[in-house]
Amino acid sequence: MLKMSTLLLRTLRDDPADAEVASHRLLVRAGYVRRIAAGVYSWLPLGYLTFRNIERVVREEMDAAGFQEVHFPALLPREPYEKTNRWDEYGSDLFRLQDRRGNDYLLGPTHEEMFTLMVKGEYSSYKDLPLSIYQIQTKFRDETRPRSGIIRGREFVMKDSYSFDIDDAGLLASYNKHRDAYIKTFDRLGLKYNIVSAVSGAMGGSGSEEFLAPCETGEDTYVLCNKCGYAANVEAMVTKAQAYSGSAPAAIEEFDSPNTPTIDSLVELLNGKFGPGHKASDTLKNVLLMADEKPISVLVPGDREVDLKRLQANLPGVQELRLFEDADFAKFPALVKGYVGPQDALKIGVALYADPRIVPGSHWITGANKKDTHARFVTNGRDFQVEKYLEAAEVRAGDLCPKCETPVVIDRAIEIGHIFQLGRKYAQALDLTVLDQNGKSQVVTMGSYGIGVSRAVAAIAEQTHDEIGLNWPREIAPADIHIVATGKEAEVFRAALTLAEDLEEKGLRVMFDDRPDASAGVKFKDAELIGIPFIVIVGKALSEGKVEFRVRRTGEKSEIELLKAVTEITSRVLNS
RNA sequence: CGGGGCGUAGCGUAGUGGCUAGCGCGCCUGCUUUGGGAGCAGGAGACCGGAGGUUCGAAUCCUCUCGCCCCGACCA
Repeated sequence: MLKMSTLLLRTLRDDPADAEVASHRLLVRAGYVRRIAAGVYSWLPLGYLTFRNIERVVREEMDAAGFQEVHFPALLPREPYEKTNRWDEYGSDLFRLQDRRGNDYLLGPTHEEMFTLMVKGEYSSYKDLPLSIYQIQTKFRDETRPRSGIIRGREFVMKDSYSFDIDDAGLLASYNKHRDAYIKTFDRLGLKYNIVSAVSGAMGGSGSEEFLAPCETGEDTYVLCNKCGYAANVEAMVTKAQAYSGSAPAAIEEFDSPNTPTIDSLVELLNGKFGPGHKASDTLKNVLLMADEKPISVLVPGDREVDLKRLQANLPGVQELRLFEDADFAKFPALVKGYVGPQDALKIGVALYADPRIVPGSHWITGANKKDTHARFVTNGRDFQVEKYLEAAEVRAGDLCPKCETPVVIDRAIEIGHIFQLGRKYAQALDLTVLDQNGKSQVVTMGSYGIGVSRAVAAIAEQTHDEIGLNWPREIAPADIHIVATGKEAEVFRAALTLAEDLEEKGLRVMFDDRPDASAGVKFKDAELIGIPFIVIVGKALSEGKVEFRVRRTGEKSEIELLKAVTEITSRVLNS
């Protein structure tokens, strides 16, 4: 039984000055966590109980799926990370340190290497596969900007699993098993979430999905189709382009367009010159970029920006992508800043990519590669040749769902899980092979799967809190029931204690506010702030042989006969 | 890493060169109070983030530095 008279807990009346998002504010105010450094937090008793409840749910679901729990150190030697090149690739996000002999170590940001090596050390036959193993571990990433309390910390707890299979079919099966286990886990945690297709990105591999918990303060943006349920990370959103249906355009025609370096100024000129009705979306924007120091031109409709993140996700193999700078323009005098068109891309030696909206046969108003000159009727396929169509333009609310063509909405969310068909990258680098049926050596194929355990505390808080405090689902809450004794009479405290003990005997986890000096108001406020799902008040009504029962979530209040209280409360709580 | 903001007691804050740094919450003692963050009285708690400088005098002005928060870039 948690007794508030002795619990290490001090609730705060005011919001902490350094907390902005609700979960952070309330977790601090309700005495669950305290900040130690940027992105580094301590758990007080209530917080740690909550954290462990989440951890327990995750562990139970992983075990139920047949995955085996192992545990690695957080302190790791450099060598394995050297072999996969991540010692360098991870950059300054990696916490590095040296031992007294000057040897390099790191604090694990994720553990693909170690898991791969563990399997390599034990297994060498296809008969040993498939295998899925996991750990619940503290991870360290020296984020440039930790934020939102425990949503993005530099030290955090993650459940990470890895699957090992002999072939792609096996990987897919392991992947789906994890997917199912994740669904069960997040359902049990009481989280609302969407499963969203993501881009595999630098990790390689064929498929990846994110579990996103919608929430205003989330830092991930994704698109959602409310009609068919299609959901995708913004980077993975596929454009639904309408084929060109107009008549064959007239011949290309150049015209003077002084002082029109921007799309807006160009549209204004067009409306003056060729009559009203021209829109930014009739123009073609040529965005010049350096992809690993090779020039590329990306075509998007004039009313859209290039989304660099999205473009990079769709340019596999490109490490560094940046916009043209003046120095780059200097190297390509044929590219006239503000008047670039795709007509001469080939001649100039710039790779020409286009957003799918630049459909074949469509014609555009764009730069003429001459100062103060634009051209119209510039036609895709006739006047320029697109090398490759790429998802490049920003995604907007109202864009069409690629599945059912309904306008999509854009929403924000916290990433609470990510499942990943990794493939053979790590097995290859660390030489994890097994013999197949034919005695032939095969590189193992892997999946990796993560759940942010500490982040889930914040995600649940974000989704469940209200204006007066936290509001946990029962399984996650630090206790099932919060008993408040009001007043000063010994009789009240005695009855409340007896009730608390009886409920505990029935298997309920009980928090008892037995503080002798706190006023009733203080106790009510604290109970609401702390967010245990049921509150029982022993006080005023005791003289009539009654206690009050409150449901935190709904605010619903009822009176219960003291004599029936134990059975009544037990059944209400357990059936909630 | 770019931009913005902020560091004064456990928490929230006032204090634009002049006495012993003020207030609220919380904490301690006593009395009263006790169903919606009680009242009165008394008390403890701060080298004003740190270093250097300007000045007769610095929380306050200057320089450097450290830390924290927010937006963006970044982030299997």
